[in-house]
Amino acid sequence: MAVKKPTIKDVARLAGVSFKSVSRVVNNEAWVSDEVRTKVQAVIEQLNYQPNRTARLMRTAPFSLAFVYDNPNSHYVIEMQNGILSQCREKGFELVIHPTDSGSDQVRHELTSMIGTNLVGGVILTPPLSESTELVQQLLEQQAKVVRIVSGAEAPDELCPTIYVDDEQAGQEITDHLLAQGHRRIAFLGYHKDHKSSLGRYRGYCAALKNAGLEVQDELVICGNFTFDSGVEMTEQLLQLDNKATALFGCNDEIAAGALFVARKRELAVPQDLSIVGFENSPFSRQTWPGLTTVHQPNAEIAAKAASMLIALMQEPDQQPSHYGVKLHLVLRDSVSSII
Amino acid sequence: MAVKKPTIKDVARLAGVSFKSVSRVVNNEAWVSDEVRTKVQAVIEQLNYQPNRTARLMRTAPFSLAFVYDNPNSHYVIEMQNGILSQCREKGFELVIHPTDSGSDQVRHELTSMIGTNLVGGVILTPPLSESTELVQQLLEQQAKVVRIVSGAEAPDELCPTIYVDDEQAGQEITDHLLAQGHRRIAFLGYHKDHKSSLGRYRGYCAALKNAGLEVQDELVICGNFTFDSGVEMTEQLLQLDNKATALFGCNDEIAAGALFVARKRELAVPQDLSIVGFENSPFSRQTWPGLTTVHQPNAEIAAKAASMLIALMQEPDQQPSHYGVKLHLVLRDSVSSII
DNA sequence: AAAATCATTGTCAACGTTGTCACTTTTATT
DNA sequence: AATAAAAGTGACAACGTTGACAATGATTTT
Repeated sequence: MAVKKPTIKDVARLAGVSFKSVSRVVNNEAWVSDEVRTKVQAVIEQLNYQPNRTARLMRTAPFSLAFVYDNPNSHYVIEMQNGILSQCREKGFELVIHPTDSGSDQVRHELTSMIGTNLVGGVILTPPLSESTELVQQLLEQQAKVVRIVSGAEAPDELCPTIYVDDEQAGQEITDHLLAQGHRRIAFLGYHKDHKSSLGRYRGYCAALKNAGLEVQDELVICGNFTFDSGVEMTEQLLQLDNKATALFGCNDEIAAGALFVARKRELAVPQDLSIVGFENSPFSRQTWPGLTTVHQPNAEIAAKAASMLIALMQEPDQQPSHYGVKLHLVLRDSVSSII
Repeated sequence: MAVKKPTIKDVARLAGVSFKSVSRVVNNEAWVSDEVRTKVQAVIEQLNYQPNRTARLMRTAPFSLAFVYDNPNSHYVIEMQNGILSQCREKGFELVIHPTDSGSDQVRHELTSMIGTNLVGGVILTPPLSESTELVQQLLEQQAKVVRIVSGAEAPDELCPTIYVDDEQAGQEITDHLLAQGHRRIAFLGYHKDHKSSLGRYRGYCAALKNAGLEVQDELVICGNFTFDSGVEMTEQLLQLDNKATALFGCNDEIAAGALFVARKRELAVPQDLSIVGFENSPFSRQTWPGLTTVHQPNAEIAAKAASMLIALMQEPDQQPSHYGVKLHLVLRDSVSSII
């Protein structure tokens, strides 16, 4: 018990070779005779030797990456994490997770510290952090590898590889769907001026209305956050209106869940009395009754793509930033009724 | 651009002192004159020097811990993670996350590799991994610090600090609640012989029935997993019975969510036609209508406690294992009706 | 005034690995 | 058979930090 971990030198001693030869075997380098190789491998087996990755780090590039996010409670995080982890596992990387409060000034410090400190070699940034050109630049200056995920029809600049998600197009599509079902008074819940995804979806909403020859009604656009509680609040507010909306576009599924909750509480039938759509295709949207019509946001795939880009970058540092656009698609379920 | 990161020696050179003095300042050691201290601090500021934690690791104990879990999709993970992170942040530790498939033989290898490799100094184990005495022992032999979270009325042994959660008592309490409302045919959904939490809750269920002078009806105990889909399936199965149950105890909230879904789909009113209770008090249970009566499982607190125990152990290795029991409490909402 | 103590600073050897380069042995080429 | 190239091996210096201990100078005690 409390045995000291064997080092490369212990192996060398037992195998009767120099510790450099052991290093060669461990790293599968050329110029090792079969004789030495098998002998060393036997001793490694025997001692259950495992190279100290920390010590290795002193000579090689980091093998960990950080996932930085700002909305610690959402299911989004789980899906992203799983996507990233799938790649990490495959490529032998480790994942360090790092929630932040993007409001605080500390973020910058924490991040640069993870990098400056050689703990992780790269970072995956999600909104809203990913939107700060300044932060990205600062990280790049520290020689961090960065991949960011943003909302938009294309990458905002050439700073680093970027995955952009076209919220606008999807927002338009789902609004079109409501319009096609005959809805004319469609509310938009979860407008938030500082939230790029929200804005994108809102722009899509506006575009769809405009194409249909309708005007955006200010009273139907309600500000709030991407949370259940905010969804509840906004729906209550919406239901105050004299001229009721027939359909409601929740900026994400949590907001839609809040809307569903209020509807149920007030004994409004969904979708007969009120149609509801969400955005994200979170597990929730499928587990409620009626199932929520929503937009599928393939978080795990996005995250896996980001991770694989980042790992490639860490292994092959001189790549040009290559971007990747994600198109989103509707998922039709049962929370929308057609009105003639 | 592509500036090399400043090292302790760069600071020393600029400050005109030995690099050891810089080390002293950085680590807040005694025996440093104010003069040197301020001078060094100025240079540190100027160069934006940050000690290379990786290099530090060669001389000091690891400052990262691993969270190991087996159910990557559940909300449980998020809550646990947040709890752990709250402590990590406070104490300056990093969190590496490590989902596993406890079925596979790889787990052991992956874990011992994280430890043997000096990457993390400690591990938080959750069920079912935490139940393997063999695994715990193996990790301890590698000089890992381990804290485990298990289901039970007390710690199973003295191997390592343990947090035990009394599922049985809570299972009994919530069944008592159903009995008190007049229910006599109460189904138990999610029995799983290999799942300690499930078994604990089941034992509580049985105890409550027995105390009330009732027998456990085999047809009312349905096997399945802790997932929504399984909940749906089990509920469908339950509803086949001629002699209907009036109440349903879902072994966790996801199962209960599945039950709610089926009820809604079949236009059974909850709670009038069927009372449903869950277990865990996940966000979902509060966001559905009617709100789900359930047992509050304070995952974030449990995780924070585990993390703080683990960190203490890593910093002060010679502690005796100290255990910590968690009592669970009912959360009454609106998914249970009383029948006379 | 010498000795002893205290406060401050520096030197150097770890830590466990990989990279560089020099050396020896074998094999291929002339 | 002599020479050149290739294959295999090892010595030693990094990497950036901390810890042990020695050296210095200032202050106090005898």
